[in-house]
Amino acid sequence: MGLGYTLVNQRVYHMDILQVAKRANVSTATVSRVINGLPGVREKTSDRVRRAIAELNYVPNTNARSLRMGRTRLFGLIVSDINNPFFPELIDAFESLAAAQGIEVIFTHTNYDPIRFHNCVRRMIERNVDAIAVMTSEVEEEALQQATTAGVPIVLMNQRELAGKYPNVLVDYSVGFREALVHLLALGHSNIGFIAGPQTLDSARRRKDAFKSALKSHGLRMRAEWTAIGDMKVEGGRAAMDKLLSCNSSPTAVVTSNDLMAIGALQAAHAAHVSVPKNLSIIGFDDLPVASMMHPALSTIRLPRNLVAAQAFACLQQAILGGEGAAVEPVQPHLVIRNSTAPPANRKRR
Amino acid sequence: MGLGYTLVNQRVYHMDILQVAKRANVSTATVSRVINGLPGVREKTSDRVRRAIAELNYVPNTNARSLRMGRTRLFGLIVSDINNPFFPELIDAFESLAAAQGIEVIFTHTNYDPIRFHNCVRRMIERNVDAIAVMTSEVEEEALQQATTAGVPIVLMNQRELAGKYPNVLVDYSVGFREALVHLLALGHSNIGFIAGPQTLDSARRRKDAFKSALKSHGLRMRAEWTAIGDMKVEGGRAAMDKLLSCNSSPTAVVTSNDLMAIGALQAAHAAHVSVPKNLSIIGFDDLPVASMMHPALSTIRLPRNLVAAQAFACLQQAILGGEGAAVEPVQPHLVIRNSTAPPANRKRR
DNA sequence: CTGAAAGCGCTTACAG
DNA sequence: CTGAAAGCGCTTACAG
Repeated sequence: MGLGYTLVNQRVYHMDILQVAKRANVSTATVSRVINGLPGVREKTSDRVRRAIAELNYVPNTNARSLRMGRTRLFGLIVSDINNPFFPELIDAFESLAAAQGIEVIFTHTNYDPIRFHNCVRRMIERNVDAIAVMTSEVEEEALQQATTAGVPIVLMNQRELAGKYPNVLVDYSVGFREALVHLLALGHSNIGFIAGPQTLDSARRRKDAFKSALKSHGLRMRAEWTAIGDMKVEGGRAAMDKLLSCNSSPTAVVTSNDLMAIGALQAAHAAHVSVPKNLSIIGFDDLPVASMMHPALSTIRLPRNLVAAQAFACLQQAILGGEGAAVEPVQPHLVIRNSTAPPANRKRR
Repeated sequence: MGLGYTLVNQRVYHMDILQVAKRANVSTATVSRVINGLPGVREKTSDRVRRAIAELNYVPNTNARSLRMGRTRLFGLIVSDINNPFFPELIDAFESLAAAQGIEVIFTHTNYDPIRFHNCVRRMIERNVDAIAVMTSEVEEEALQQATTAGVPIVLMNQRELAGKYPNVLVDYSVGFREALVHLLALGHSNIGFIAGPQTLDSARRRKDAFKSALKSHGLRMRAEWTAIGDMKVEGGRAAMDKLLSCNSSPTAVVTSNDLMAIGALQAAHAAHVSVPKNLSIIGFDDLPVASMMHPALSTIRLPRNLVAAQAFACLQQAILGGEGAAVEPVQPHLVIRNSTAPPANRKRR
């Protein structure tokens, strides 16, 4: 026996709600009611419909439904870079929340490219998503405006400058960096360095400010020779740490703006035969999955990405129901202590 | 001035192809032709239409188009676990290829759960995806059958047993493991261990077989005391390495079935004060992004996930056009040499 | 409790 | 080169 169809793209058999209706001897309206669990269908009738659906292996056509209802149950999720290990956990959490509500997620990434960002937003509008979560580090306001014009609710991540205009899952850095400082002080460190990110980036600036405030509240201050700037990647962390190590009285502990730079710092220490944590303590930020795989396992300030996802999702849900986007609680990172921090060695102290 | 709308969910203004047609003084058919770049529209007319589109900020409704055309330009992508660092690069590559063709990707993950797998497939069928890439380690044949019944082309990853029934991006492990062995032999190793994955997993079994064949082709054989089995995660790699280290004549080099276990092996070596690569060489498999972050940077057999994605995507494209799924070239991993391999130390050799 | 019919916003033969 | 009209597969007032 052959396959029964040789013509390409030819629909041999077409299953739709009408076929089901015929088989169950009812109208399409009734089939629709049964599918959607609407009340007011006699038990016996709905049984018959369900049987017909099962026998015919019928699956509703979501396009038709969406067209009719004006809602797609589709959310857009835009991230900057899926290869950045910051994002998978966020995507995971968001997708799981959506799936639990029967909502599908269209996923795109901008690769930090403003043009791609515009495209992403436009593609999502064309697909009639019900809402968009923009979980990128940078944002194009014009593109957001497009979504708003099209009536698509949006939520942003940590875009302080736009907090007035768009709902926004903000991160409150103060507690996390304070915890990191307290931990180091308790261990006996007083020479504490900081590896910052590019100060053109709002989030990098805010992390540095948070650490500065923490120092200040303990009567300490940031010292230029113990501060370095990196590119938020491994390589930049390594270079920054090299700089701090070459200082004539180098710090005994270093806090970094993210884990990738902490990993770079770790590599620089290894290369310079500075033992971590014996001769140098390091604290990262983010708590990427890699953090616990490093040797030594990295102490770090955990930014709870599942919470970010949950806030974003809840915010969008409410925007769809209630019109205006809801206010959202800022997310608070906390210190996770592992093995990259220890009391300072008894050596060259000032 | 107020916002102009206070009623929730009330469409103040509805933009569709008819509005554009009116504004440009043409029929909807002509607007459609212009949008889709169809020939046979006078320059002057299409200019007018384009202007109207721009002025009205019109965006076509993809649901309506899909319903009419019977194609959604939507692909499904199912992976097992986005938190597994194996996947981001694969997802990235797949999504980029799709975006270049104006195809959107709906993304779901099964979390290794057969029930969720069924759900994922069903959700994609309901969304009328044009094709599905099933990039999971395990697969439910019944669910695949559903897709086939619904006329949705599918491609699988490395499911050798189903290679006859479904198009399949296979991995040919032989070359990679042979390269790893040759590298270690050239360094002077002869006591070479292997950390395998659970032998219930087809891919784990095949990796072990590939290494065994490599040994055999060099007149060597696998020795039980130098072979351990782990769970494909960091923890399992650590336990397996502990076992190998406690052997009375432990191997001077170890090849593992994946990078996560190699990282575990590295941790075990650190804990036992065995220096890598000085006293122990380690080679992983996969080349995850973490591999190069480790200290020492991990030598590993790279499985090119961008190629897997490309093959899968091409296969689906062809299935949509040409009916039957196309044959696909197996993907070949290759050795990447970093710093976790070195000549064996001059000590207890047999 | 059930059905006939309109309409969601497109595309595409068909006619001119 | 352009338009009138049918139809994709649903849902939902409306009527009975």
